[in-house]
Amino acid sequence: MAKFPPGTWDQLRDYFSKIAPISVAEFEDLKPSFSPSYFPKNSFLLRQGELCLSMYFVVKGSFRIFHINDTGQELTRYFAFENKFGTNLTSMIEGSPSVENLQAVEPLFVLEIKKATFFQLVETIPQVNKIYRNILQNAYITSQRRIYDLQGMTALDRLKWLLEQYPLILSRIPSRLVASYLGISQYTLSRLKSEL
Amino acid sequence: MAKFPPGTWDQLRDYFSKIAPISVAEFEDLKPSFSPSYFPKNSFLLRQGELCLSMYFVVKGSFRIFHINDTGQELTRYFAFENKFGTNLTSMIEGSPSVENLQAVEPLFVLEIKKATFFQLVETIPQVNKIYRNILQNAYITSQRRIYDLQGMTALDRLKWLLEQYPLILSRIPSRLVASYLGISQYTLSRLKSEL
DNA sequence: TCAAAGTCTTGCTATAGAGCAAAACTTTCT
DNA sequence: AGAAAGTTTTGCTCTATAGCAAGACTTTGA
Repeated sequence: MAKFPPGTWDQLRDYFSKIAPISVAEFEDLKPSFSPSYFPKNSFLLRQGELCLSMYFVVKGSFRIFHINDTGQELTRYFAFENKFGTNLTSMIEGSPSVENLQAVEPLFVLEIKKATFFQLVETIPQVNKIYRNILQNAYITSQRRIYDLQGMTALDRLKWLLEQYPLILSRIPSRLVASYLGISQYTLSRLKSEL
Repeated sequence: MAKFPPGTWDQLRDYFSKIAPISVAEFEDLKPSFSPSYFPKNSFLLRQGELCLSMYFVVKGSFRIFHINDTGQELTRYFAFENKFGTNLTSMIEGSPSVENLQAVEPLFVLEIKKATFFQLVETIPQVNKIYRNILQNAYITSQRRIYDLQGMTALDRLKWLLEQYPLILSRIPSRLVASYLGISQYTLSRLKSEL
């Protein structure tokens, strides 16, 4: 079942190249820190309350990061597609229990790196330090944008914005989850889609 | 006018101590990179559309970071009080025009460091690298928390949350701005305050 | 110290969007 | 292939909150 895609390591290599170029030899040294794993659709990489001990690089498929609040409502804040790193950074940084779940939305192939290994590489390998800084910066910029976009926009404007910014989300993710990403109800989203 | 508070440098030194301890001599080397400046209440440190070229360390007073959207509505996302760094990180990182304004809410004394100087120190001085990483991490964690707190919480819950998490905001910041921080109208906020 | 500007409160009205329930449609599994 | 499970759509109702306007209160500065 679930054969691991060829070219997996090339994807990771390309990711590095774009941010912190790395020699073939250096990359070979890094490889053993990552292990390929597969998660079936809907399975969980991490559950609310657990400690987040790994980062994941998406090779194929997608997963989402979401939170369930006290009223039982799901709030999704991120969809990770191919060639993106994703994890619960907060739990990893603070070593605190995760308030978020990571769940495969599509059948998911990832490269996993343990938190301890990762932070060790951050301290010892300049390229990884740079990668980490880049991840933090992007995570920050993305969530910043999200705050402004969620606040003070009507439901319809949010949908239009999503269509422009992240069309992948609309094409690959079930509506119910898209709604929980936009912070609107599935009913409203359904109605709005007919108005463009 | 506006005499600069004594102990200013101690505040910065203390900030470093907590995150990346630094020797007296090293700190002396760093000092010239920071310049004290004063902003009267309501004056702007940065306006939407400009490039963000500095970081600010608050010595006394407070400033806010906010955005004006197309419908003219103000959205505040951060209040910086004493002993916090604040800036438009996104504009600084990307070198892109700021979509945010920085404005003194109270009479404001800051230590200012130029972007170029700062990033140079990040690359050359390990302690500053660590400070930057810490700033990024905290900025990220804070905005993460904010996303969940804004989404799917009623106006009353938001107010209660603010009271718990950031009582300083309620005691030092005018209601109109608090409302723009919580993403609710000033009218609703006013009504809600009477219900506790 | 008092007028002017700014801020906060409160009554009223209007509305976007929530949420239930049932029907239509789609996917999954055996 | 067909039953069961899951998802999306749609009608209907209800509520939280926006936003105006007018009055009370507070701050500012000459």
